[in-house]
Amino acid sequence: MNSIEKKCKIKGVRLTDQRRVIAEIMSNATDHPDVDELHKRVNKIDKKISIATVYRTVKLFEESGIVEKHDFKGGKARYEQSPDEHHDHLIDINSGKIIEFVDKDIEILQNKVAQKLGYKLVDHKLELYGSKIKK
Amino acid sequence: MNSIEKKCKIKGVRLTDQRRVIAEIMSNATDHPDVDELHKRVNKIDKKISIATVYRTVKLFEESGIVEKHDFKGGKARYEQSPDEHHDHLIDINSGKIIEFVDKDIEILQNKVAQKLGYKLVDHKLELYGSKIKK
DNA sequence: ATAATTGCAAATGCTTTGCTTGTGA
DNA sequence: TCACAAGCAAAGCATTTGCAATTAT
Repeated sequence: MNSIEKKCKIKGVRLTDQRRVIAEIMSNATDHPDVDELHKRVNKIDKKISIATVYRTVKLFEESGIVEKHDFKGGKARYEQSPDEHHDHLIDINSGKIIEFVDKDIEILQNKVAQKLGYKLVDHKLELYGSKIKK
Repeated sequence: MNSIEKKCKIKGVRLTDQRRVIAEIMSNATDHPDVDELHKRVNKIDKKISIATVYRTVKLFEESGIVEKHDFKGGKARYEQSPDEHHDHLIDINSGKIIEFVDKDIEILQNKVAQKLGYKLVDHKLELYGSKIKK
């Protein structure tokens, strides 16, 4: 059983054949696919799963905290399994490649800024856009 | 003449009656209105300006670097006049209120992160979502 | 059994665009 | 003058939803 399926069990999310396939694909993904891409991958296992179901499932997983949705530049939402440890993203503006990174110092500063403004930080989005430095 | 009109002159962006009205509204806005909201405000001055023109103008201004587009949570793009000094945003998750802030230390760290990953930082997006701390 | 889920197609909401008429420099 | 802009309605895209049929527990 894949990791997302396990989380579904824990969270009490009902599993269906379709959801199991989507969970499998997303558990194994090492990138940040959009719904179209997920649908394509899912269809390699089961041709009958509709894109509406992928949309519904991905939303369900997100609302259950099982996957994370990202709205990077480009219009379509992209998904990844919720990581154990939070990370942010650097997007290569030339290739579109996404690199994950963690920076505790930035996180600390974000909290400080929020606090200074009289707010409790609930969530944040940090995206860096860059171009590769050639050596 | 309002500040956006001035920038248009400098950048060689042709001015029309409609663009002048939109420039006026955006120059005076202290918030981050979406296209619908801009259209409403614009229509108070000139009822005949279509929403298509607002979309086209806002896009033109953005491409000219005169205004900035933000894709905060909520689906619709929101705009503000490009500030002299860059700032990021904290969004009150309860009221939707947007607070602007500047944090040079975070900016420095962002550059460092990018550099460490072999990238030159070209752009970034930092949004904090928080709830007000009651005293 | 029966409440939830699926597939399909139609509907949605934001944004863009083709086309004809109008207009700024 | 004449390339460019505006208005309108239609088209586009990503995403959501109503409904009838199917399925999980």
